[in-house]
Amino acid sequence: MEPSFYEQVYEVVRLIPQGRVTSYGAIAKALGAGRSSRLVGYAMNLAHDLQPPVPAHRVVNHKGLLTGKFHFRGSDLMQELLEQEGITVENDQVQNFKTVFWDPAIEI
DNA sequence: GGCGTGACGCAAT
DNA sequence: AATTGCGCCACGC
Repeated sequence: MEPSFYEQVYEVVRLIPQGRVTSYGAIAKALGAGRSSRLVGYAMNLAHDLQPPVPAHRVVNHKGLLTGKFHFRGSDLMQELLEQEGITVENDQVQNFKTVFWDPAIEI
């Protein structure tokens, strides 16, 4: 069984340490997908019922904006989860984004 | 088997 | 400098 592209995305997302975030494009690039950042976002859409749960709240777009927050059960759930991990979120934007940014390509 | 979709990213204007 | 539009590629129907 070869893991699908999506499964690889989920695996990378699960590798994100607590208190850190990454971007869709960074994950895509780490997987060698290049510019298929959209696939990563689309994968998250299917990650809702995956097990173990995928910490999609730690994945934001390259601007640090919580673009996917609306897809969570509650639009505020994503921000609360991030703040709970020590990440400051204001106006749907991750503060100190560059500081909390975690590059999967470096870990992998 | 072919078309549309999509939680992004980037270039061009 | 900001905004708009287009491209990319795997999955679902």
